[in-house]
Amino acid sequence: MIRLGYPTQNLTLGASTNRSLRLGNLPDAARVRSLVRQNLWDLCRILRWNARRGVGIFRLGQSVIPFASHPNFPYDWEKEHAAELREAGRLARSLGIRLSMHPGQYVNPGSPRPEVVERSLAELRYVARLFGLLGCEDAVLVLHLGGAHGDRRKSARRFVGALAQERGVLRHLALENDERVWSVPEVARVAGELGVPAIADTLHHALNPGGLALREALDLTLPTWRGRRPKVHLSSQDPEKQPGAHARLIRREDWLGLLEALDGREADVMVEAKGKELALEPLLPPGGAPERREDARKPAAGGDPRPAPERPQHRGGRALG
DNA sequence: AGATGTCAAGCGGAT
DNA sequence: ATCCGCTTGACATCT
Repeated sequence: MIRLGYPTQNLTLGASTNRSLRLGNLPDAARVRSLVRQNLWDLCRILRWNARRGVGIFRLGQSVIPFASHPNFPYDWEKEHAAELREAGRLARSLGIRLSMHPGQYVNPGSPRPEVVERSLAELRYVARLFGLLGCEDAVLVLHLGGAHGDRRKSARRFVGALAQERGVLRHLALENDERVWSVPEVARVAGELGVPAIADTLHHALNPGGLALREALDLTLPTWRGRRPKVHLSSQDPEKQPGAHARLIRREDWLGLLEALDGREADVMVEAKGKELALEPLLPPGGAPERREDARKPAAGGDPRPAPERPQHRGGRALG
C-alpha cells in the first residue's frame, strides 16, 4: 500500500504549521506562545482533514516552534507546550498519520566551521525533542548532507562524526539525496554508516542520478528502512523555472514512473508541490479515506466544516481565513 | 491600500 | 569577487 502526504500547510483550509516571526520580535514571549499555539491548532485541523481524505503522512513546518533552537528563545518551550504537543501527537497517532520534518539549507552538520555544526546540532535536537514530546515514535527527520566543501570524503566523515553520538536525533533521522552534490548511492552509504535509513527524491535523482535508474535507487534505499515503512519524495519540475524548482502539481508520468519503479513495494510518498494537498487529489484512490473511523464524531454535515471545538485563547490572535 | 525588499543561519554554482 | 536561489512568512518601508 502506498500512503501519500504533503508538507507544512493546507491551502484548502488556509491552515499553516509554519507561522514565524522576525528575530527582533523574539523577546515578545506572549507573541511567540500565540504563534506556537496557532501552528499546533492548525496542525490538528490539518490532521483531521487528512484523515477524512485518506492522507496518511504530513510534514510539519520547520517553524512549528519558531527559533526554538535559538539561544535567545524567550521561554522553556518544552515545558510550556508539553501538554499541547502531547495532545497533537495523540491525535496524529489515533488517526494513523505519520509526521515528519525537514530542516532547511542552514543545517549542515558536515560543515568545516564548528559554529555551523553547533547550530545545526541545536536545530536537529529541537526536532528530536519535539517528536519526543509529540510521542510519535515513527516520525522522520529528513536531512540533506549539505556541502561538499571541496572534499567529499572529508565532508561525509565530518557529517558522520558530528551525528554519531546524537542518539535522540538518530532515532528519527533519514538522509535524502539532493539535486547537485550528493546522489542516492552516496547518501545510502553515509546513511549506512550512521545506521539510519535513506530517502530517494525523484526530482533530485533525475538531476543527479549517480549512475542509477530510479528503480535501482529504490532498490538501494527501500531496504535501509529495515521493516519500518520506507519513505520516498515525489515532485515534478516546474517547466518555467530553473532545474530543481518544484512544480505546482505532479506530472502524471512522474507519478506513473514512480509506481512502476516501486513495482508493488510499500512506501510513504511525500509529495513536494507548490499546490500542496491539491497535488495529491489526482493520485489518491477515488472516494478519499478508506476505513478510518476514528474521525466519526465529526459533524458530517454537507457544506461548511467550521472548526467546532474551542479555539485557543491567545492575545493578538486573528481570524483564520 | 498595496507593493517591495529584507530578514538568523550555508552552501554550490553562475556571472 | 559578488550574487543568486533554495521554503515561506513576517514586517518595515516605500509608493
